Amino acid sequence: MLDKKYNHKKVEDGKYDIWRNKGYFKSGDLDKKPYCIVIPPPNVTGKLHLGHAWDTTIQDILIRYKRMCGYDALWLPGTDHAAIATEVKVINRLKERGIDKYELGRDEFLKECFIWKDEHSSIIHEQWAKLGLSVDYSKERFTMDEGMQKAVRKVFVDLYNKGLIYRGERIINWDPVSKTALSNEEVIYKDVKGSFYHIKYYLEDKSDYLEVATTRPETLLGDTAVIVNPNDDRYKKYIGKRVILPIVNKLIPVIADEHADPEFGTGVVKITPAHDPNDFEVGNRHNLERVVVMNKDGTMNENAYSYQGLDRFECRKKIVEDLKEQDLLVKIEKITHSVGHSERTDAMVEPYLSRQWFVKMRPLANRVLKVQKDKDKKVNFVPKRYEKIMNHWMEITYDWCISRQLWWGHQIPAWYKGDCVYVGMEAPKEEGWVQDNDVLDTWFSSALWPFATLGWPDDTKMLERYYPNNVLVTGYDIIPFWVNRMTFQGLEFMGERPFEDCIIHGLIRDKTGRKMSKSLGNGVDPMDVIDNYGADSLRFFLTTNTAMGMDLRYDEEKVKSTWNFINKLWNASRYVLMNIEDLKEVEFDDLELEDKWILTKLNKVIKDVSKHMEKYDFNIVGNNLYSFIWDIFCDRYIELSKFNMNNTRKSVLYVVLTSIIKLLHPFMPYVTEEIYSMLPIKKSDSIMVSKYPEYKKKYIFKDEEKLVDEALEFVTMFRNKKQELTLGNDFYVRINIPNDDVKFIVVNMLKLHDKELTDDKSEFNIETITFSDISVDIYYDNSKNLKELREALEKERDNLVSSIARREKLLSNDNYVNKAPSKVVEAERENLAREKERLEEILKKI
RNA sequence: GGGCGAUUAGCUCAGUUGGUUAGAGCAUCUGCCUUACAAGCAGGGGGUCAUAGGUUCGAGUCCUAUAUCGCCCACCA
Repeated sequence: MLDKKYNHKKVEDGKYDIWRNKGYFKSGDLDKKPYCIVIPPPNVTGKLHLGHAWDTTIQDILIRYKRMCGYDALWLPGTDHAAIATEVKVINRLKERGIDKYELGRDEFLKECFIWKDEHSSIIHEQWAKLGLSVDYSKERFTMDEGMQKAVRKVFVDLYNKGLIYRGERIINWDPVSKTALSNEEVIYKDVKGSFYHIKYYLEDKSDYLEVATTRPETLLGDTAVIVNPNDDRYKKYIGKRVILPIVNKLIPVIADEHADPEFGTGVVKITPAHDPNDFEVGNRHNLERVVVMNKDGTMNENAYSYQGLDRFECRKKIVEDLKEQDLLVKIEKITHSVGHSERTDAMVEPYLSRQWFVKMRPLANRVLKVQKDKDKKVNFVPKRYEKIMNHWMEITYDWCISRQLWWGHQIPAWYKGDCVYVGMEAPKEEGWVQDNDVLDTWFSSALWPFATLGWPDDTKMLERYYPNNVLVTGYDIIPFWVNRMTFQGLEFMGERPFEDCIIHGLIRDKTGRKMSKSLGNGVDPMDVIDNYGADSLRFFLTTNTAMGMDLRYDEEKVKSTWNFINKLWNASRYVLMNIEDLKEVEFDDLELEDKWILTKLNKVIKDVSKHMEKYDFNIVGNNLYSFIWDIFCDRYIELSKFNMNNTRKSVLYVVLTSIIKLLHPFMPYVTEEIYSMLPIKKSDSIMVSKYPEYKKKYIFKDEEKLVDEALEFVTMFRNKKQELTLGNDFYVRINIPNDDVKFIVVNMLKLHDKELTDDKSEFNIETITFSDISVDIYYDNSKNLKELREALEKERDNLVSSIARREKLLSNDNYVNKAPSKVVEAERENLAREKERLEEILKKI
């Protein structure tokens, strides 16, 4: 027999291994329709957080649901090498051991990375298991495995041959801590307090000076011009002249260029083509020299004169001091401006001139924009609004810097010999070619995930069967990094969208609405939650407490209340199982009123739940199931079943319970499996591979449903009145219910068996409660409460009067009666009649 | 500067196609240890749906402004 209390640890223990060992997670049944989701591969940088738990639970729900609906459901798992993120972690770990990356050397360093990767993928595997995720381990991939290497090289070579990958010298975002280039997406702009330094750039003849304002005075060492707007009357006379570059004492030209905004700063801009993307463009327009003044680690280089060797921020301080000393500093203005920081190291990003590999984005992005206009071929975002995020990115994107000066990742398949470049799948045969040292942005490989994991570039059966994937699930913060890139790569290499639907969820926040982060220390470990409340509670909480696409506040109280819900389910199951132990087969021969009622309610829920599962409205599914199980099944039907337990009733209890746990299974796999295993009759070895409930119209009994609904409504009214009158047990009734089955329900629910009036009680007060065809007179002697009673009646009268007035006004409106659906109008009329009746009764009493 | 979202009970959130008197969980009040469950049961109270207009027979829902909070993108010499 089941424990009296739900014990999540006992229930969840061991089940995952059984499922896995029995092969339930495996896909590939060719007789079934395919359904495929690829997991967003978690980075092998650390443990999974609540966001992962949320993301993967959504996918597991879909996979389990589709599997039960008879699909060949493939959920393909894997992990991401996460180039820079992992490299930073491994470097830090080595540092703790006193080891430097460069001293260790590339090969040894990569060995350390693989050790790290193995450790963390096994942590991730354990966590997946705890969460109950039914991923198909036989198809597991890693973004740097052999197949991915092949895919990555093929994509690189093909894009190169099409002219969509090129190598060039550009201003890129440079991370001086990791000493690598970054893409725009890897730069986080933060508002920081800084200064606007106004500096004097004297004219050649020292007759006058131009006031230049800059936030980065140290870059003046690399200035090669000063520009003013050609229409700026203040400065027209200086165009063509030369100014003396402070500190350096070099002459640089004053040039006219539209880039200078007369409204901003002083209207005079110093131009450092090697250290600013805009200046780089200006430099190109005017053929300016590019002077790089920094090293890769952010220190000043040999072009920085006496500042060589200083860190960039030290150099800034020193230069400002020196300018002051030479009376070249006009003023320092305190300002707040936004400055780019590295996503991974948080270092201030330096715009830096360097030779890198780029993907030419325009043609690829245009293809996406075109396909997104075709409703049969586009990626459908859920919620729809997120489509705009991708489309906008496609409209404004510029070339993607893909080379990283790291060691952990896909090494670029380009080889150099002198000035020659070779790009190919393999190294050139001849001697003397040296491969590019750099690796690719980690997103370059994950962009291929939806098809490379299915065997591409080989022409595999899996690829044909599961591409495009049906669904991708991810958070809105990942759209620019990943969703966008999968979409253009999918279109480019497979000729089709990577997935039909893209489900976007929000971010997890703490109870007060702050983003969960390590620095705030407000993170919650999903494994702790599972320990305290079970994976089922966590999963149900995560997926049913918010509308799709919205952020979710983690609230332990809500997880607790989910646990209570499961405890309720547990005890309802206990009741049912206790009563149906001897049930051999389902018999529906003589269904009674209440049986028909619950079967109707059940089938309505099945219909509703199925509809909303298809629309990914899991919060609605959750609410429907919660209220059906608690309010309808437990509070009503189970109570009714106690009055006349027989084989039909047992059969109905069995059917309803079985359906409930199946409907809940995608959300709470463990507890539903436990209950399923105890059913006296079952068609499958596991609920996982059982058949999802189907809506059956023959079990919709509209009339019976209405009768019981009314009976139960009456029961509530009666109980309410009983408490209002503080009757206790001290009352008698005269029952007037034409339908015997309804009477049976009312009498039993209200325990009125011995309460029927026998002798004369004419001195008693009488209160009549009526609802539809049900009417009961309550006889009671309660003179002490007379005043309160009168007040209650008067209050009810007032409410009725105003409600009746409202309804009459509404019904006298021809527009309403003619235009509103007849069902609505009819209900309005019924209510009006009922209220009028009740009002009459009350008036008699007062 | 451009875009998106939120604003509903004390708190956290739902609210499906515009349709009865706007729902849930938690909290709160009253009465109950009732043979599945006191982590429970029964019954209550609690809302000007941010504000102002508009469309409609009818608006939390659609339209137009405004306010506050949050996020994304772009710019920031």
